[in-house]
Amino acid sequence: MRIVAAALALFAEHGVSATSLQMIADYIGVTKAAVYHQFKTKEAIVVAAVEVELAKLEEVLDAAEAAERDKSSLETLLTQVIDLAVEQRRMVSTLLYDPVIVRLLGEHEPFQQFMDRLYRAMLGKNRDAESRLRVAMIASAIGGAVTHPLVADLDATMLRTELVRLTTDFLGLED
Amino acid sequence: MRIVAAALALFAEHGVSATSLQMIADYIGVTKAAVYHQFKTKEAIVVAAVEVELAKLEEVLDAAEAAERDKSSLETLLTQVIDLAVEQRRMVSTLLYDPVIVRLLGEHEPFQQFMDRLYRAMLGKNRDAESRLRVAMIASAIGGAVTHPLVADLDATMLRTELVRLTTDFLGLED
DNA sequence: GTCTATAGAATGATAGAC
DNA sequence: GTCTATCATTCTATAGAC
Repeated sequence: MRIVAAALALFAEHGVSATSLQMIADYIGVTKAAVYHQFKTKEAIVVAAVEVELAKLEEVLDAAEAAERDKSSLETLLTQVIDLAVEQRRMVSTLLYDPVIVRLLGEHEPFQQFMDRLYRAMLGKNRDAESRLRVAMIASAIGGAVTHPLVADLDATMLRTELVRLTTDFLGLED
Repeated sequence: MRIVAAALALFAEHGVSATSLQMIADYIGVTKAAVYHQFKTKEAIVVAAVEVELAKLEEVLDAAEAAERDKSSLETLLTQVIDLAVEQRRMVSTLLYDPVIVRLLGEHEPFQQFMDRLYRAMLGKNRDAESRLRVAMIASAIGGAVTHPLVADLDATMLRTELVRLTTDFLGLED
């Protein structure tokens, strides 16, 4: 869907609220009316855009749930999440922090359930405060680091490698 | 300034772009025109709001620069940054990730210089990729964790204590 | 599926009275 | 400093022709 791709690019740059349907239409070279023919509302575009991005996460999450939960499967999950975050570098902070998307993730039930699955996969049976904080920190560290000005000069491969090393270290998963 | 306080509260909830001057005026019970009498543009309000928040960071940064740079002064800085982040829990992700504010931090010279000072205080002479990534991760982990749904139930004291422990651990500053 | 045209509301900003 | 009133623009969304 060209519309969703355009929306994602514009959301990442300007945020959801500052992205108008006119901007999306211009981006792909059609009129607003053409966009409205495929999506009844702007909100529907936002939902579709979030779905597209979460779908990528879902694949690695399925795999993680299928495997038995041990150090190596957790490390695999972490590595794949990092791969995705680095690939989607420009999108990440929008998906994690844009107020419109945050509200959507909290209200839309399918999204809520998905986030629960993700957290459960990373936490396992450890639901104590420290474990939850560790996961919250790791998730934020990955999401924030990939767009941080301090490491804007690092190429994707370098960033990926170092992030995997430092996160497995922090979670105590080193071999 | 009541306007700035209102703006900050609304920015934190809706983001800068989704916050109109009408909303700010309503919040403090005056008209838009009254707001425009004190701030020529919406941008000026955003600048003032960011200045107010950065001013809090500036105090602890001044202290860090005055002290000689060693483990204990770095730990002090980290602890105070965490204190501020926990106190300003609702504001943090807006200040770090709102597209309008990000653009402002990058374009406004005083803000740029301030961020440089902050990074320098945390990095010291270590400008290698791993050190920069560690700082980027720590900054993101702190900023993200304080608003993360996984730890929304933790009270401020608990969150503060655990964050200090885990971040000093990650930076290798434990005694 | 795409277009033109437009409705109806909200936006940032200004003029001028009190 | 605050108000009413207004302007020009932009926004989401819809109607209807091709």
